[in-house]
Amino acid sequence: MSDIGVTVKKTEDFSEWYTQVVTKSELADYAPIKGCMVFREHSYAIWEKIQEVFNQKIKATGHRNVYFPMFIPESFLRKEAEHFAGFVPEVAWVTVGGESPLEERLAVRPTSETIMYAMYSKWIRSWRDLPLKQNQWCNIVRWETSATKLFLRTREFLWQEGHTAHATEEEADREVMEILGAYKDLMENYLAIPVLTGKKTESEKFKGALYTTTLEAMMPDGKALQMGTSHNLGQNFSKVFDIKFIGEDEKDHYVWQTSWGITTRLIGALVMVHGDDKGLVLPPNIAPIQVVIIPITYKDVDKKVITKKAREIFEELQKKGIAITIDDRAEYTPGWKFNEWELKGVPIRIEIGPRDIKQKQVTLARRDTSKRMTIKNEETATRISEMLKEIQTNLFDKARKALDENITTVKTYDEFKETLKEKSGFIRACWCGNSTCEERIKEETGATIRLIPFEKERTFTKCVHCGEDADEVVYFARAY
RNA sequence: GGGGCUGUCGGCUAGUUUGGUCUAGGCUUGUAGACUUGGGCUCUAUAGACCCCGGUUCAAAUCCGGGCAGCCCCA
Repeated sequence: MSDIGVTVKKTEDFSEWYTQVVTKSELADYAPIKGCMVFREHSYAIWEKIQEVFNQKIKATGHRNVYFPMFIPESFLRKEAEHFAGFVPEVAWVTVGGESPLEERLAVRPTSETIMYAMYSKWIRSWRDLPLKQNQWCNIVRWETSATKLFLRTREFLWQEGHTAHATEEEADREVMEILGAYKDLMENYLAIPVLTGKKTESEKFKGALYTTTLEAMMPDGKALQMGTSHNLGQNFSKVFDIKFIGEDEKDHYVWQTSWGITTRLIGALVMVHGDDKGLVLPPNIAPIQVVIIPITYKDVDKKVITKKAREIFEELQKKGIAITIDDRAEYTPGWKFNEWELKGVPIRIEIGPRDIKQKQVTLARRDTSKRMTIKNEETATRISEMLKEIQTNLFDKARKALDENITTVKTYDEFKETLKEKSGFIRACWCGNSTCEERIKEETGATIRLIPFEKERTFTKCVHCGEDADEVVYFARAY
């Protein structure tokens, strides 16, 4: 075999496998700037699909899209002290414009709270202006120093950041959870990636927030991946940005705020969770192309018959809303095309050749199971619709099973370390609630507390590290 | 952030140890044509590279310094 396809097995060299799948399937490539990447057509199409799904969800709940500047004056960023301290190590600064040094340097946005809230203070006057529910799709810069990993760790990436302002704390709480639910639906029912949800610890929360909620997925190498976060910012920002409103009680109040985001790292998760030794495997609900038709024509046969049939099927499926394409390139053999579309992760392939014409059938190949089968002409459309659903379910079920198998409950610190060494994954353990213990565990094992479940679970031992009384059952993992 | 490794046609690589044989070889790919087409066909022609800057030397892909970029391990 040539080097066109993926040359390592997912189970043998996961890291190399990931890089090869991402580059060879033409999702992305390294840009000639350290830490930066190019989102090529294939990955951008997936991102657009994510945008489409999520936009629909948030618009239905009254959010509207906006766009704010990517430059943030340093003084704005400094207003909320914890927020500034949290982000400053990774901020890229603009200090010169043309030939002249700037009087105040500008941060290239690492997140937009401060620039947006400076405006909120101007726009929000009364309780009638609330809730304010905005979202923006944009790029973000965080000056990472450790190694680049396409989609997962790059200095610039794409995301959506939602920002809302509410009259009461309860309303902000509800917003945080409503968005978390929307994220979970996107991840599980579209990306087919099961997630655990919960709260972040004090040290892992968004800097400047009251609390952070998170969705965490498990990758096949046993490392956790944070898929999205939704924060209740309390009144931390409204107090420093002076975002006040006159309430129904005719008194001044500071607003309660939330912010939340998902990024293009979701695409990295998609690759890792579903991909196989042949390349990408895309869940039908997020695949930019769901079905590809490959006509197989021989010199001696009537191409017209095959082309006509391909065309008919194309139109029939397109009418049903299925994203479909015909690969009628003459310069490649069918075998070549099979491999290429598999590398790119298209869920279903339809082959139409002389044999199929003769027997009034088409040949189908499923990407997720590699199974090939023939179906009668008249059943094609129905069967394909069904199969897309089956593939979606199958991928989720497989991922769900992998997640379940990767949660280990441990009672002792030795077991904890042993599990990390053997299989990693999520480790369910009891914790005293003390951040010193959390920090020590991180230093000693590299594992962090990924989340505290929303529904408090019954503790079953003392704290796994210090042996004091346990406060919570939490989920640890090494993370990307 | 610390340590290690790497950089040669679009991709994979030979050559680097021991400077000269390199006017840089192969496979793959691109282009043109022919032939073929149910799992990465075949043939012909053609295109295409020593990461960048500097140094050592009669001579640098090869040695040295710096930069840029990537990979791995650790934090």
